[in-house]
Amino acid sequence: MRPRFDLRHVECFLAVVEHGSFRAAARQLNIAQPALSRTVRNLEEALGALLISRDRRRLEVTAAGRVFAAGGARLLKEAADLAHGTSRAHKGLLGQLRVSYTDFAIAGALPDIVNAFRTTFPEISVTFMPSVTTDQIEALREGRINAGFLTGPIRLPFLQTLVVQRDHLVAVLPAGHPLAAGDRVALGDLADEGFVLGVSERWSHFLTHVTHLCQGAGFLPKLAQEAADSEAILGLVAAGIGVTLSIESIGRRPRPGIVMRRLAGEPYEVQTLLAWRQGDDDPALQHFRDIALTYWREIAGVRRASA
Amino acid sequence: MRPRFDLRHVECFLAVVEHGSFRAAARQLNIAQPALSRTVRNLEEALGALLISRDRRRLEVTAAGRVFAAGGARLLKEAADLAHGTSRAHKGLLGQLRVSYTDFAIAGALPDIVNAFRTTFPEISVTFMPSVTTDQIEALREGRINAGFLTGPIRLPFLQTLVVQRDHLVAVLPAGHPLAAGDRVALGDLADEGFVLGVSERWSHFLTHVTHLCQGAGFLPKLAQEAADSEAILGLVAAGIGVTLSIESIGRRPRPGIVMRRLAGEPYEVQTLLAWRQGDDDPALQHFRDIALTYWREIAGVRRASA
DNA sequence: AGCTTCTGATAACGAAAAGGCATCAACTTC
DNA sequence: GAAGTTGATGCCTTTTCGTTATCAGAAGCT
Repeated sequence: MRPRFDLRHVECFLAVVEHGSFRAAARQLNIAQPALSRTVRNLEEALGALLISRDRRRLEVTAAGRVFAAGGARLLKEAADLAHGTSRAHKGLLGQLRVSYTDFAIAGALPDIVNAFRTTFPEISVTFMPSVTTDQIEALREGRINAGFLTGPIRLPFLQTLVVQRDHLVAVLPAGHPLAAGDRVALGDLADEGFVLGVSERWSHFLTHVTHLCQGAGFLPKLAQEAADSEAILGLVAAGIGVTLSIESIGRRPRPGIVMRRLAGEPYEVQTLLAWRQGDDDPALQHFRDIALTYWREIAGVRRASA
Repeated sequence: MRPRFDLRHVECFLAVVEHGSFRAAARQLNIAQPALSRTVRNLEEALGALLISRDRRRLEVTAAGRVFAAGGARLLKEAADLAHGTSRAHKGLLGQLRVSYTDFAIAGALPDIVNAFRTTFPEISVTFMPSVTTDQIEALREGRINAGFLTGPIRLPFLQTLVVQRDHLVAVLPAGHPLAAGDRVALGDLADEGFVLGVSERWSHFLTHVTHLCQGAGFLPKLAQEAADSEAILGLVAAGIGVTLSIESIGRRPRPGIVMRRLAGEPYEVQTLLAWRQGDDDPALQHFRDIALTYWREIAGVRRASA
């Protein structure tokens, strides 16, 4: 069921209708008049309908011609819009992105990056979904999401990453805990405490940091309770179930019932990365990466300036 | 800002997207694969956007490609609809008509003709406007209306006509009038009566009949009162202002206060015509004429049968 | 590995279409 | 009636499209 005419025909016909003259239309179209005559004739043959009555040197658009002119004008406009839209999509000014993020990211760099992105590229719609690092890697590999904010370090052949956030690890204690009295907490003092930790299958990336750190202090964290997300973990700490380790950013929003203390000794940092599938050249994604990179450079600049 | 691509390009691209393969798409389009490759490449160059990523034997539609595919499918469908609609308009199955009619027509043949037409050509919208013969001729000449039901006889170089209705003239009298007692009225008996007649500038076509008839009876009608339309004329007759001549069809719907009587002697007929502009070949109009002609032939058949 | 068999891209050539020029016939205008 | 319109025609060139014959890379099979 293909149309037997082309946009070129429509354009020519509309020019004739508009000018009421083949010659004038040909002049505007920058072609010779005979070519125009033939093009319109071909169009009429393709449609099986007389569009312009040419009796006695007098041009008159037929009923069918009026129908075609109205629809043709719409068609041309939509074609132009489509070309324009496609070009913008190619330049990445228009599109859709699906992005996942961890609890750590939403507490840190993500809001600023997203705000900057939405104001710079208002026509790219971004869908955000909370998820943990492990699931995000799978979603990226299968192409279900375009990008993910996740907990580093990550080094996989099919992923590329960009650091967007660095957080000092802090000890999280119930409000009345004896160690809350000091300014800093020596990790070794937590050796006998029960830990509230994320579910191991899904939180494996962060748990690696925790166990590594504790091992450095000479102990393995004792599990008091597992929980699904940061909200639940902090809630359980506030309830006095145990202590935990988390990132500084999480404490930005003060929570009743818990206190956070930096760790004594060498500062230990956890990186949050923006990750995307290797070779994904979606232009909208490239812009997203650019915004994230710009954000990171500004942060670094501020750090250097304040250092 | 004209689109630099054509519907052919869209079709080819959509086939590739649909099949996920150049070769399969080429097979469906009945062209060779190299031609398809080049067409898609040309499309991409025209749009200035990569639509299909072809890295490593793996076809993948880009973000821009998805945008173009969605819009392109719509474009193709609309183009097909347009071709179809234009074809139907050419065949006269789709269109608009503007038609005027006289009081005589609306009382007679018009309702039946219009009903037949609307059921046969439901997609042709017809706008009806009441008007008098004189005005209709002007409107037809200027192309403001496509057709008019008007009072004959008409013979003008720029008009073509078709008889749709023939009415006997009758005398219209106030209910208590002495002549109402008889079955028929001799025209000469009305010589001294005052006549209620249509405004002369606009009703000239019918008034010609009236004066011609009265002259045949040896008198000129004495004007008692002018009125704008049949409704007003009959109302004034009912009010006893005077008598008038009218057509039999007007009396179909009985009106209080007036009586109608056939004229004695030779029956005198007034024709109502369907008129259109000479050379107007609007297909919808042609169908309208056909319906009117069919109606007239059926009427004539009934007459012959009942005669 | 090695082989076959896919894929899409490329090259070269013939066919079709689109465009240009010169010209014609019909109608207006002066 | 002469000159200047208009759109249609015939003939030619240019461009585009489509073909066949190939190639190189990737995947499947033995």
